[in-house]
Amino acid sequence: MNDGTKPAKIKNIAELARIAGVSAGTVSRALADKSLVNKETRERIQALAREHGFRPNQMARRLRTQQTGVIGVVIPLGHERRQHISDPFFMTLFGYLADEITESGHDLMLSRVIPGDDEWLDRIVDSGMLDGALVIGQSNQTDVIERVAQYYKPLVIWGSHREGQVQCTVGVDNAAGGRLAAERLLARGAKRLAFFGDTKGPEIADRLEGAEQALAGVPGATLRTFPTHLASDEMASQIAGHLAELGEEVDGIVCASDIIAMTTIRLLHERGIAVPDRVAVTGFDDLPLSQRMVPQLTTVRQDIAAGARAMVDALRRRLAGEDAPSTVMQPELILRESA
Amino acid sequence: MNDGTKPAKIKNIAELARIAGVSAGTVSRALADKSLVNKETRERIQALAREHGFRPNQMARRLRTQQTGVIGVVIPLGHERRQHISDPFFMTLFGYLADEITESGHDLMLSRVIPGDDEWLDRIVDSGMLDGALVIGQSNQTDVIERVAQYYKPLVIWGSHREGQVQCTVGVDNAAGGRLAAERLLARGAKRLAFFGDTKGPEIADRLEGAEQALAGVPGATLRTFPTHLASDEMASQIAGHLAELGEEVDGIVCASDIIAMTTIRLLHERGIAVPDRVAVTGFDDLPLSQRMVPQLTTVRQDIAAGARAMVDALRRRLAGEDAPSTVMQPELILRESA
DNA sequence: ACAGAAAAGGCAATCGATTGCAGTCGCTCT
DNA sequence: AGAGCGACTGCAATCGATTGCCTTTTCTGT
Repeated sequence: MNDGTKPAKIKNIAELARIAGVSAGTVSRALADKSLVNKETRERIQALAREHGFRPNQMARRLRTQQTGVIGVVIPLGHERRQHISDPFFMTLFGYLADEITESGHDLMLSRVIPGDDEWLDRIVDSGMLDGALVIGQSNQTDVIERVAQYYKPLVIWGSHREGQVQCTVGVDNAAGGRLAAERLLARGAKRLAFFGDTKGPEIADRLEGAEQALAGVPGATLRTFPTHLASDEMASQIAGHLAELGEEVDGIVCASDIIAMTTIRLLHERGIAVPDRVAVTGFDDLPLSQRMVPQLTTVRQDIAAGARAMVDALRRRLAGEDAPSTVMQPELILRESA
Repeated sequence: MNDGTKPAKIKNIAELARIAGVSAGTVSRALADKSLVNKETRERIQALAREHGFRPNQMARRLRTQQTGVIGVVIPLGHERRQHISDPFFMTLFGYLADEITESGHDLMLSRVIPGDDEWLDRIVDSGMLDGALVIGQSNQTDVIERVAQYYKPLVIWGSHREGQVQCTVGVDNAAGGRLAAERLLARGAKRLAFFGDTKGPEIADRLEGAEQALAGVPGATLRTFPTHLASDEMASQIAGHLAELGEEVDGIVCASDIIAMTTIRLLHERGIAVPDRVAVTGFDDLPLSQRMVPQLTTVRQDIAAGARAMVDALRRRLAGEDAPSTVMQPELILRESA
C-alpha cells in the first residue's frame, strides 16, 4: 500500500505537531511559512510534512478563514435542451477562463444549470462554496441574473449589456457585429438575405437587430429570420428545413455562430450550391476551426481570450471591493472565402 | 439592497434556530428533512429558511461530514505547452463528464495542471477538497498516475490500459483503432502512408503501433511518422512542413485526431491536392464536426458519451468501496468521404 | 391510574485549521 | 542585578453544521 518512504500517514495538524514536538498552532504557522516561527523550526516542520506527505485539510481552513479560493463558472442552459455545454464557443471561452482563474490562484468549480425555477443562481452564490461567480451566457435568464446581481457583487456575466443594467457584463457589441456581417453580404451584391439563429437570448437578438439596421439603407434588400438552435443535434435538420423553405430565394446568409455557418455550408455543398458564388455565408465568433474549414469562413471575430481576461479581471476587482463596470468589446470582420 | 420580501439575512443555523424557537440541532435535522423531527415543525422551519433565503454553509457541513460532494477533473498538460485545454476532444469528453457528474449529484472542480514535478497529482488528491478524481489523458505522466493510483482508490483515468497497471482506465483500444484506419487506406489501394501525431503519450503511440501492424501483411507498403502537436497553434505550420517533406511520396495519411485530419485536408486543398482521390485521409475520434466538414471525414469513432458514462460509473463504484476494473472499448471505423 | 414505550427535541462533542492573546525564555542595557 | 524588550511558542476560542445520546413529553395498554 505504501511505497516504503512514507511509513505513516498523518491526518491532521495535531498529529504532526505531536511528532514534531510542538503545538498545533506552531505547525499551522510553520506550514504557512510565517516569519513568526523560528526559521529552523519552520523548515524542520515543513520537511516533516513533506516526508509524511501531509497536506492540511482545505475544508477546515476554508471554514475558518471564511474564504474558499473557489470561483464558480456557471453555464445556464435556459432555452436549450441537451448538451449545450459542448458548444465550441462556450468551451473555448471556458478554456480561457480556466487558464485565467488558475493563474490568479483560484480553483474553478463548474455548474451546469438547467434553470427550473428562479432560484438556481441564488442557490449557487449562497452555497458558501464560492468566492465569486462567472456566468457564461445570459440565455433567457437575464432577469434572474439581474436580481441576484443586485445583492451579490462578485458576479460577472458574459453577454449583452443593456442600459441601466446592474449586472457586470463583458461581451462584444453584438449589434455592431450583426451589422458588419450583413453589410459584407450587401457589399458583395447580395439582396435577399436570411438570418439563422435563435433570438430568445439577448445576444443573438442583438445580432439580428444589427443585421436589420444594415438593411435599412439598402432599397430592395430583404431579410428573413429562421430560429436555429445553437449546438444541438437537431441543428442540421433545422437548417435543412430552412434551406428547403428558402429555395432559390436567397443569396446571403447571416449565421449567428460559426457552427451554424459550418453546418449551413456543408448542407449547401450537398445540394450543389456553390459558396460563396451562389450563396455567401458569414459566421460569428471566429473559432479556430473557421480558418481550417473548406472554404474558410468569413466571420465576425470576438476576441475570446481578451474577453476571458476582462471577466476575470472585473471579478478580481469586485472581490477586492472595487466596483468594476461592464466591458463592451468591438467586433471585427474577418474576410476569408465564404463571403 | 433587499427586494422587500427578505428583511433579514440569516447567516447560520443557530440564528435561524433562535427565530424558530428551537435548537440548532433541530434546525439541521429539519433542513435535512429527517423524519426525526415533527412534520409540522419541519415544514415551519423549512418555510422560515426559504423566506429568509437561508442556505446552510457547505464548508461547515463538509468539514463535519468528511465528504465534499466534489469530483475533481484533472487535465494534465504534460508534453504540450499552451492551451491544450481547448482541444475539442478533451472538451467534448469534459462536457459529457460534466453532465454525468452533475447528474450523480456531485459538484465538479477543474484542475488544469502543467506537471512541474512529480507531486502534482498528490497535491490534488490530498487537498481534502475532493471525494474522487477523474484524469483526462495520461499525457506522458503514466508513472506518476500509477504511483498515486496505488494509494488513492477513487481515481479513474481516460487513456490506455497496459497489462499489470494498477490504475483504473477507461478508453478505446487505440491499437485496434490505428489498425482500422490503416487497413482502410490500404484497402483503397494506398501504399505509401504517413502517420501524423505526437507519440509521446501512450494513446497516440498505440495508434501508431496498430497502423504498423496493418502494414505488416502488405508487401511494398510503407509508413513514415511525423510528430504533430495535438491542438496548438503551431500544428498548421508543422503539418505544412510534413507535406512539403513528403511531396508526391504519399497517397494515404493516418491522422491521430480529427483536428489534425481537418487541418491536413485544409492544407492539401490549398495545394490543389484532391482528397480522397490523390491522397486519402483518416481521422480519429469522430467529433461532431467531422460530419460537418467538406469533405466529410472518414474516421475512427470513440464513443465519448459512453466513455464518460463508464468513467463516472467506475468512480461511483470505487467511491462505494467496490473495485471497478478498467474498461477497454472497441473503436469503430466510420466511412465517409475522405478515405 | 400507572408502567412502559415511542416521539420529539435539546445538549454538547466533533470535524481540522487559524489566530489573538498570553506566557516563557534569553538577552541587553543601565 | 533587575528591568525591559524581543523572539518564539503554547493555549484556547472560533468558524458552522452534524449527530450520538439523553431528557422531556405524550400516548398506549391494562
